[in-house]
Amino acid sequence: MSESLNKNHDRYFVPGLARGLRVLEVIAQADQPLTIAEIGKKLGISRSSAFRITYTLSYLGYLSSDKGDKLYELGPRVLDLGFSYLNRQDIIKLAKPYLEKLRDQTDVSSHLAIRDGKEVLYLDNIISRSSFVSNITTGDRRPIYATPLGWILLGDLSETSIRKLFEGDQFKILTPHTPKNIDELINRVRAAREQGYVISRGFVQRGGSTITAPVLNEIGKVVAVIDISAPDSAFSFDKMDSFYVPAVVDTAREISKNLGHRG
Amino acid sequence: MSESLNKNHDRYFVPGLARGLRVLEVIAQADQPLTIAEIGKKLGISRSSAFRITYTLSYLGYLSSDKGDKLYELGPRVLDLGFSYLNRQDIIKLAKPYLEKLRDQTDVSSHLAIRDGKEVLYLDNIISRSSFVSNITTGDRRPIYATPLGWILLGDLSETSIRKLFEGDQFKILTPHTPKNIDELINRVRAAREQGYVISRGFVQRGGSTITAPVLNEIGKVVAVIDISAPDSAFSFDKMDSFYVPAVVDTAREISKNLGHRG
DNA sequence: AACATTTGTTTTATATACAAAACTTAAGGA
DNA sequence: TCCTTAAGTTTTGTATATAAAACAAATGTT
Repeated sequence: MSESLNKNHDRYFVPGLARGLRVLEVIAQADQPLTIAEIGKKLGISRSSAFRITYTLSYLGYLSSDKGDKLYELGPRVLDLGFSYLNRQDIIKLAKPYLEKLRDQTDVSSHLAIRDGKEVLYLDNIISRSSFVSNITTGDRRPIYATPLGWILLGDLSETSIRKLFEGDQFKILTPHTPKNIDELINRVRAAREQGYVISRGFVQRGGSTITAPVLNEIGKVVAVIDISAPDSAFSFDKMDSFYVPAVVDTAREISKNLGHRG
Repeated sequence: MSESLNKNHDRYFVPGLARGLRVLEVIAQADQPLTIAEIGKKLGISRSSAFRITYTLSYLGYLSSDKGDKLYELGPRVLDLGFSYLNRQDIIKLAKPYLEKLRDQTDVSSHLAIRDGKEVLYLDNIISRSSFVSNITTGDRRPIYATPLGWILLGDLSETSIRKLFEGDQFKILTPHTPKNIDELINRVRAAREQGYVISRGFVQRGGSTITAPVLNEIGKVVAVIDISAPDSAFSFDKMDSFYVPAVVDTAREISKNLGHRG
């Protein structure tokens, strides 16, 4: 019911702050506005504390309580932090024209993503003009072990770093191609690094295909990853190696080159 | 140097939470990563408190400290709240196809916005295909008194509500068309409400034009506003009344109609 | 309609978050 | 090299944030 609330996890923890952010997260994840009592239950804190936190968050615009002041949902203020973060990621602005060109060449959607811990975080989403509705939007996260994007991103870490990162984790098997354990994951990562790109057919989603390649900075560190991805029907599979792969790899290389110049 | 930190503004305030969010805001607004000492100075809190807050925020992923652990910037976690908010705004999904159609008809950029207090908040931004680089992106805010979008949005408030909202405020005059005081603003709002739309030529920005119309819910409340906007050169001014205005007004009406059906 | 439950709000005694001060590094200038 | 200043970290006494308990209002049930 309630994950342990990291009480004095370290002696420098500010509990009021941690709890307030947990409240925002819980409300963000809930699929409907929550009452004070529900928030308290979900976090395992007293109603009075939940009351004080929602009071503070509402005052600051991070929560808004519409229907008769009883139900709390996210307030518009939360947008500011997110977009401020996005606007700071120079790689988005830098990569966008290249990704658009790639989309136009291939007529499938292209994406830009980075690693955040054990997750892939999508930073941009250039949708196909023939517009199959994409199931990915900016800000989405996916488990890093389960996607080709992730295998490329992990290529930057040593084997021991990867083992430490996933220590004790159970991999949820999403498709027949999902690595079943750390060893299989490490093989995937190594293969991806050696090849310099990943082609996947139905790895992440049945009937969907992806081609993925890394964006490197001046010292060869993997700072981001790009892909093109679409239902199989959108690809001409006979042109996979001759056309799609070079298109993605070259685009990644161009972005990498310009990254070196500026950043 | 430091805005007064709302000490026990009310007895239910959670100061640790309020300060933590202020830290995030200050870092979001700064144009470079900040040190603990700088954060403390900006907020008027002690270094030790700034240390504990950044410690907590970093642990939770809301801050990241790259360069040698001394400089703090926003962490990727801040994205989750923002996008969760956006995904919850059904009006965005609902309005998008209509705005795209409007963009295609007129070949200028179109936008969707709502009111947040004294600000206009942009929720979507459909850029022109002939793509003059738009100076507006999702998440942007503008002072509500200074823009036609704002005059429409304020149409939902009574005159006394408007006076209360801006009580004691000084209006910064951005263009010759900016209302100089509350009375002028109220005239603009009234005119906008009576006309049902606003045409502006260079009101907000020199050489730029906008046409704006309200989105209403089933009981006639203004819940959002749409516009098309571009440099003057993108418009054919002889078709202003015959083509552009009806296009925007009709689109707003269609969105309003569908809003009633679903929400 | 009466009772029982649940939820939001207020009070309050006490556990603890906070700022000041002490300590530790690091950087810069003389 | 030594001295000074500034910044990050740790400790600590005290002001205060907090959870429990009390209260009030609303909602649900028999």
